[in-house]
Amino acid sequence: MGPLPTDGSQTEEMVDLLFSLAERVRTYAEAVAAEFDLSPSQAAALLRLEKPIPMNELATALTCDRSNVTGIIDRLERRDLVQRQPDSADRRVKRLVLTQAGDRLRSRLHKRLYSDLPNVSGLARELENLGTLLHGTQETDES
Amino acid sequence: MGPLPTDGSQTEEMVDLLFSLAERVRTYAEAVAAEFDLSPSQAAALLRLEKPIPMNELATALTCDRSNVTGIIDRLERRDLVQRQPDSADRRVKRLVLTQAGDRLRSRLHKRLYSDLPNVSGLARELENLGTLLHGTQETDES
DNA sequence: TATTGTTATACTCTATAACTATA
DNA sequence: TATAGTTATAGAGTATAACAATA
Repeated sequence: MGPLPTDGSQTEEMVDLLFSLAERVRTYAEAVAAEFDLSPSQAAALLRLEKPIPMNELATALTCDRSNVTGIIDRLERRDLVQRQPDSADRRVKRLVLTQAGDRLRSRLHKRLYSDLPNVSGLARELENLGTLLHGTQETDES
Repeated sequence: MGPLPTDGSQTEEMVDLLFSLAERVRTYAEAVAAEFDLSPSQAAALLRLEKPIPMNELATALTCDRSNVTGIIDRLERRDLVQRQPDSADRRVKRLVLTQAGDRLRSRLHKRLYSDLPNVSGLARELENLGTLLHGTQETDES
């Protein structure tokens, strides 16, 4: 939701940092997805398909309704990135399998996200600040 | 984008934590907004209107196009939470002003977000883990 | 009866382009 | 000419409800 005006309290500062951090991560991931002409949901779906899974399971992973997955997969299938395969054990189920092109795209996407996110400008410092604030204001139960 | 399967490397673990953290913050903020029957964008707009600002400026704050702000504000205005007021200095500009009801809602929303986010389950520990990983893997330039 | 996936519906967000009224 | 806001349009995400096929 982005950074917000602060009244200067310490808790507010921490929440602002959390929002700011989350927004930065989201913005970065969205930009990377866009590089590959993928919407955020499509990218999230692709990343989840390292191994074939039922549509049902993808819906759970994306925390959205099954009916949404139909649309998301429709668009990926139109681009020949994913295939729906029948499940021999349960004929109601369709298993989602990446095509060769889909797998290549997934790899490139994953690499871009995971190699570059830690270097996103300002992120390391925000984490530092959060850590400092956290230690000053509350205990954490590190079992 | 949510947590993802990890191959066990330390950098991957850190990125997974960042995604997980961002997702947790987003999900929480979305749920709170929904309590007030607000979409995420509507909630973000409301929070930005602590002081009256031109629609133009709100678009910048929300990092979206001006045309989107028209729709977002339309919906808030329909619920008598916001008003468009003419700007005496520049007659092209409309300044967005919260109604009394809008201001009350904004306060309640702000309070819910800012008092409860630090206590969201698992968040403190995730920050701890991120801090640990960060210190082990890279330097931060704290001026 | 319950579950998987689809379809239909409706709403919100998003960007682009064309328009208006101002500047 | 340039800017503020609107409108039209089109695509994507979201949830709900109803449906067919299967369990």
